[in-house]
Formats: sequence, C-alpha cells, structure tokens
Amino acid sequence: MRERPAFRHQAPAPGHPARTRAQAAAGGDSIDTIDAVSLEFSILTTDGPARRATLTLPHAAVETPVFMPVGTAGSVKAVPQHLLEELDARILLGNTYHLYLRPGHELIRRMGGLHRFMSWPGAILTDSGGFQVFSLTALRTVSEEGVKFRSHLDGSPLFFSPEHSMDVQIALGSDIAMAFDECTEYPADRARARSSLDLTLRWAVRSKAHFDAHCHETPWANGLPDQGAATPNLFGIVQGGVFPDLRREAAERLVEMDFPGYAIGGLSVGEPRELTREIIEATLPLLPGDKPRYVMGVGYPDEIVEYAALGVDMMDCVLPTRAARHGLIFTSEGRLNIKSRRYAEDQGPLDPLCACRVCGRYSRAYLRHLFAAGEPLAAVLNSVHNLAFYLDTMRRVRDAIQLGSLSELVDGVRARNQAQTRSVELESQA
RNA sequence: GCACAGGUGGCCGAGCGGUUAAUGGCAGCAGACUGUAAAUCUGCCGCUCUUUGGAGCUACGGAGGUUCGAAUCCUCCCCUGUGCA
Repeated sequence: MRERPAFRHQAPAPGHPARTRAQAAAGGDSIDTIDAVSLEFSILTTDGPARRATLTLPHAAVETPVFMPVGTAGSVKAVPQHLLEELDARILLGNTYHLYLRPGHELIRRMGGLHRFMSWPGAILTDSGGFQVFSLTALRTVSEEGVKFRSHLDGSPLFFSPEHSMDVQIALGSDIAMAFDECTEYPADRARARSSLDLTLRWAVRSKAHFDAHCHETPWANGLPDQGAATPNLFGIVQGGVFPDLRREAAERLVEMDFPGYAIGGLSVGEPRELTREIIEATLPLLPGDKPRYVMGVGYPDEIVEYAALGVDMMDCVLPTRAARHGLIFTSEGRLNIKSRRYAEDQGPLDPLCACRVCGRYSRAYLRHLFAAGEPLAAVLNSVHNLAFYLDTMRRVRDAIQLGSLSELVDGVRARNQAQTRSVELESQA
C-alpha cells in the first residue's frame, strides 16, 4: 500500500471555465453535472498488482476496480436507469454502431447527448464499433480505410472509419470513447494477428488525431474549447491475439501515443480461459501504472475477481444481463438455472447471501414461474439480481484491496468455482 | 333422423399404401451464453432393455377385412363439429 500521484487528463485548449459538478447541482441540473476534469485516476491503495482507485470522469466519480454494465442501444436491457442508480452503478457502456443506426447520433446530439437522452446521470463509455467488426463477420468487409457493414436491421450499406466512429462517439457525448479497432478473432495465426494488430494501430493514430481535433464538440462541452474544461477521453486498445510479443508491441506503440487510458481487447472470443489470463497478465505491466487499464468484454464472476487481482481496473460484459434474460443466475454459491424444475416450490431467495432487492423480496419459485410464463418481469428481476451480484462482487474486491486481503478473496472464489464444477460433474455422472 | 366434415403421440396439427416411432408448432425437461444481429440458440421429448452400435415392445377412435406390407384402402360400430329437419 502506498500513495501515488493521481493521473490527470485535461483538454489543452483555452476558453471558458468548465461548470463544476457543484455549480451544476446548484443549478438543478442533475444530468450534465460535469466535473471540471476530463479524467483523473487516483490510486488509493494497492494489494499486489491490484489497485483500488477513484476514476473521476466528467459525469461521475467511479470506484475501481469497476464492472460496467452494458447498455448497447441506450439501455441496459430490461433494467431502467433509476434501478441502475439504486444499484450504485456509476458507469455504463453504450455502442457506437447501434446508436448510429438507431436512433442516429445526430438525433442524440440534438437531444443533448446520450446522458440526457437516456436520462443517465452517471458516466458513459462507448465502444467504437470495433467489436461489431468481429461479431458481424458475415455482414462486413474490412479495408484500410474502414469497414463496410450491412445493417443488421435492414441490410442497408454502411461505412465506418476511425474518423466516423470518433464523430459518432463525440456526438453521443461519451465520457470515454474507444479507438476504432479490429477485434481479432480466435483462432488467428501469427500472421493474421500481426496484420490485424497493425491495422488497429494505424486506426488508433487516425482515431486519436480526429478525436483530439473534435472532442470539444461534444454536446455537454461548455461552449468552445475551454481552459480547464472537461472533454471526452479516448482510450487506445491493445490487440495482438494470443501472442505475447505482439501484445507487447501493440502496447508499446499505443503508450507512445499517450492515451489517458488503455484497453486490452480481443479476449474472450473463444480462446481457452488460461490463455485469456496469460495475455492479461503479460500485457498489464506494459501499460502505464498510473492510468486506468480496461479489459474489454469479460467475464464470469470468478474471472472478474481474478483479473482485478492481476491489476485490471475496468471491465464490462453482457454476461450478467444476457444470462439473466436466459434464466442463468449468478450467486455466491455458483450458477443457478432458474428454469429448472427443482426450484418450482423453492421459497428461498436466488442467493441467500445477496442483499439486493430481488433477493430480499421474491422467491425462486416465483421467479421460476415468471420465467416459465414468459413474463417480462422475469428479465427485469433476473437482470437486477445479476448486476447486483456483479457490482457487489467488485465492491468486495475493492474492500479486500483496502484490507490487503485480496488473495483470500481470490482463493475463496476459486474454491467455490472448483466445488461447483465438481458437483456439476458428479450430477451429470449420476 | 338426414347431409357433409372430422377423430393422429400431453395439446394443436401434417401425413393419405412401403424410406413412419410417425413433419411442424406449442407445452415439458436439460444445456449453452464473455467490448449484445441474442426475452436467443442447442439437445432430449411412446415404453423397456442396452457392451450407446443398437435391440425389443406398444401405438394414428374401436372391431374386423383387403394386401407381401395399412395412420393411409374397404365394412360395421362409437364419438365430435357444422348445416338441414
């Protein structure tokens, strides 16, 4: 445990002073209460490679390590914003591609930006559309200039470039925008990972140049480029497949470009879990220790604990919300499939150790019924619980870092995981 | 009573002489899900065995019949719906 100086990132341009959070609150405006700093990362405590820090963004102060719920199309599916607030979520993800398609970034700009549009007072990180380059394989072609997509909504042709992605993210008003990258698939051989990574690096240069030139045009910016004004932040993304030396090279090149934060992308795309961990472990030390490090698209509850212990500050994943809609519940005792007949008359809560409102009020029997009946409320309640569980898990991680007891927490999670794997094996043998 | 139309696996509903334990859908059961084309997808779904390749049994309202072979064709019976009396 030791004190470190905070990393601050501020827009360099001169102009009007930014309105502070306190001033805005006095003015009765709860959405655009922006902090005067673009990004500040203050590490409070460390426990091994893990750090507990405060990440201050224009719209929120975020305690890290943090798990960020995914709200692709301007909504964390099935969970209204006021419940996310109740869960003490401080930062959500949005998606450039989806919001560009519908309702359109210019419309959102006219509505005052994404925060106002969706009435979300916390921070927002937007993915650049890079993941769609991966997930919409059948609907796109990649070139040096950018990516041609066919809209998944109506098949109409679209074109995304780094510059375009930046324009959209700036119009949305993200607290953190992501560089436009190519999320490399798995398996990808060395040559493929190499060329993919090179493209991502060239796109990173273009992303940054365009972003720096236009970030002050975000809807919540206080007029012109400001002296001391907050503007959106742009994070770089490390690719390189499962090759540590390529990851190193990507990290070094990105660090030279000097981003306020860095992400590790292209993981959890089908590779073995052990590899995911190895790549994270190998890449993390190559990124500046005084800036936030974000692993994109992970993971299971035990994984996010493990990765935080390796020194990851930010993570996001659709898993808690998607799994919830499919009936998979994460609990302190492991995974639970609420569809199962064995819960038909179970009067207990989803998770006896969970303090969330769903566990405090509704039985497994009722939740199973809602799911079986196709009631939309099932998706809501399951999602609220899963997110509560994820957010609570990260709270435990932060507390453990504070107390210097993170390794015990990690051991506990690992043991629980192994125990469940064993019991599942036994059950399937029986 | 007469005339049509029907009776198929938990339900709906295809099949209208052999490749049919019988297409689909629903319901049921189990599983998957990692920067969201996902309230999605996959598997099982008559019974009994099985060394997991299969084997045996029982099944398309009932009873007979035709045929090498019938859910499919014929006869009679039972039941349901609609129309007419």
